[in-house]
Amino acid sequence: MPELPEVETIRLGLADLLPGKEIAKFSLFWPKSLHFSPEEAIKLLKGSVVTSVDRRAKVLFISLSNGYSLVIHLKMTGQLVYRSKEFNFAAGHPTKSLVGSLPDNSTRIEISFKDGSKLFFNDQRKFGWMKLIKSQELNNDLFFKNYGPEPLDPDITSQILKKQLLRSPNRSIKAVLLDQSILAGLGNIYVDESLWLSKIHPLTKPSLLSDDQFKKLARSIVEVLKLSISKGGSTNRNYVNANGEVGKYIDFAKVYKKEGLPCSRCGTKIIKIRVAGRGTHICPKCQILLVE
DNA sequence: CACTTGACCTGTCCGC
DNA sequence: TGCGGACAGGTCAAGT
Repeated sequence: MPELPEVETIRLGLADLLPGKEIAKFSLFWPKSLHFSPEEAIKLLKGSVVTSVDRRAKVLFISLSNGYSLVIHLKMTGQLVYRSKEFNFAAGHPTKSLVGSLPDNSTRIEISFKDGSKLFFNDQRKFGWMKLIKSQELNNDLFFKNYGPEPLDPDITSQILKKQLLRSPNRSIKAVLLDQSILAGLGNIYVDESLWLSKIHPLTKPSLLSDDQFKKLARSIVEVLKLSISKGGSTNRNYVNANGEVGKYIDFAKVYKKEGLPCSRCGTKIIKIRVAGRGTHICPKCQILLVE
């Protein structure tokens, strides 16, 4: 799914569009996508007004005037697409969009607002979910108690990153970076990109990394995430932002999906291997595996 | 206990 | 063209 930059791009879009809007109707096309009682949800949502749109890790939450928040995880193929009343729902979308007329056959939930606009929750693979949580629980951080720090929090120094990563000193660094309880928000694309930028092999054990490498890794993660947010995220297959538009980061990726192409640093061919059960892209020359 | 693998789903791509 | 298998942005529970 969308990783941190994609979820953040969607959040930025929705934060511009939704606050102040009153929910008029809630339609559930695939009940399993709602991890909450449908009857309760309809009762709670009707007439409530959106107050803010926030993100923690890869989780979005739309806060409402009734003291509840809509909490959304897009997993692998989730989309949140907004359409104004002026937009003809059946006409399809202008160019550079992957989304046509809505709802379509991947639409699981549709939220209609009083002003005639709509928010569509699409999810081809049906792994994503939406639920209602009392906003107080989110503010207390109860809901997020098992999540690690936000990588873009300016207070996260390389010392803190080191301490977090050394909680699993013997797993592969890739598996540890993917672990949301260690650091929240990275996924397969940005772990590969960050490790290439910091010249660390994904199978390296955190216990073998030098302080210099932790520093380089900390800087690389921030650089990669910020670049991707500035490009509107990565559209690998079906990710789109809140307006249904694709992201452009994939054109700037150095290793992800670049197998067979030359490394931009040393010219060696990028290869694809398997680490932590995931397709993993590396430069076999730049990223040297440290062993004890 | 720490760590890895399968399951959840649908769609696409690639080789035979 | 058709079919089988591998694979895809994530995260759990169930295995070793």
